[in-house]
Amino acid sequence: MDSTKQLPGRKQTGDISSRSRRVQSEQRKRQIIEATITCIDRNGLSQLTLDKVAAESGITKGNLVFHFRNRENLLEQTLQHLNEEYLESWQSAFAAAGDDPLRQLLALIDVRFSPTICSRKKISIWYAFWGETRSRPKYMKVCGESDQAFSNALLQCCHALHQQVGGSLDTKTSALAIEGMIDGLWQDILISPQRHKRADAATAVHRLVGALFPLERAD
Amino acid sequence: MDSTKQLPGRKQTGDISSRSRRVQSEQRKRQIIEATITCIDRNGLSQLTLDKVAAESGITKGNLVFHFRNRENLLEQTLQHLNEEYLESWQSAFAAAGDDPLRQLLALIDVRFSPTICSRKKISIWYAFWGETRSRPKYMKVCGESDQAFSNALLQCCHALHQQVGGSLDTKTSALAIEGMIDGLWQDILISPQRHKRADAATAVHRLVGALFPLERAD
DNA sequence: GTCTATACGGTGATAGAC
DNA sequence: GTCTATCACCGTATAGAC
Repeated sequence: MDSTKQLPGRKQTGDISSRSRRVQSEQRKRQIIEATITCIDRNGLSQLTLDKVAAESGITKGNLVFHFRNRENLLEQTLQHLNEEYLESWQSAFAAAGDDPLRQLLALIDVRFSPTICSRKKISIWYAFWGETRSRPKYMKVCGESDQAFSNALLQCCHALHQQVGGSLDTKTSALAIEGMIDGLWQDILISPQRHKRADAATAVHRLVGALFPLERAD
Repeated sequence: MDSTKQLPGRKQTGDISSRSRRVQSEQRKRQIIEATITCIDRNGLSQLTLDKVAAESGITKGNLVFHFRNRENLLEQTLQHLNEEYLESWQSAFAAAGDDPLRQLLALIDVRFSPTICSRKKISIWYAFWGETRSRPKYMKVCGESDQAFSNALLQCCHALHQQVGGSLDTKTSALAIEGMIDGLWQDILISPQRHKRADAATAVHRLVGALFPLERAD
């Protein structure tokens, strides 16, 4: 644990602006959320307690409640944090891929298997949340919208690509197959004992793209 | 299969034979497990308590503990129950499909979208357990083996089919794509607000099979 | 803003009557 | 085998000191 601990009791007689306080508060929140993720990964969502998060983050329980009203809210914010990270990742990769639909498509695929997004730890957390979506409409909302946004981007690529080079399948099914395979491989990575690695997974999906669309090289 | 086997010379001291007692006990266990599934679906794995299961099953908490030592064991048995149901379903469908690899493959696909296996409720439970696999080696073992068995059957079909008719992709990737798409569609069914129905999902996967293998008709 | 101490309720598990 | 009564513990959340 890196102890970037702040000296307590430091009298800041007006030196610190309200802005930097806010920044610090945000940082504290992130710190807590990171700890939450670690705890869920280690003991499962069903065993997550404020005590564990407090111990892991090095922040007292009372203070933890101060930042996040209660346990439910902490979990909700954790999901939201995870989602934002995911969203920013694929959207920036998508934007960076330029206008070529094939490059866009491959970028979307690759980002789903990038180390930041696709660690076993992170996947495990996603599954834990997905497992509770039915009973938590808020989770469902976040997950559903996130999922749909990615689906749409992928569908858009497939559509453009289809118009460019044709393809053996209708656009919608192609997109469904590609996205499905990605999700399925995530599951494999989570459950199978290291049978698939990230890089292998990505190239396997690339091969599927090559099979669905008539391209000279599918990478 | 279910024999009328009777042990000779058994002391039947009047009312209930030991056999029917055992049967009744098994039935009680099933009853409790069903209730557990319902409760997990309703409130999430993290909120599952013995009280809730007791209320739902109509069996007192004490008696519940009598049957399943503790909460952890109840969950474990629930997962095992779910897994057995799944295993029996696809294996019998596989066996019933005869020798034709294409028919076998389609049977495997269809069974994954059959009402018994693929209800939102059941999927939700699977995800909840998957989300805890990392911290529970026993869950991991059950899920992993189950997953691998299905994968192998599917790979076998693809291999045979590939030898029969050829195909645009190598066997392994084809199998990975098909299974991945199935898993991905499960996720869609769970998360998307009724965007995909079971039947649509199955035919979409059929179309993928048609695209991966040169068949006159893919359904 | 941060931390300590504590109240309160709920949860898993036991003992023992029927 | 089944149930009731009960306990000890732990987790959440609050109140208030620094």
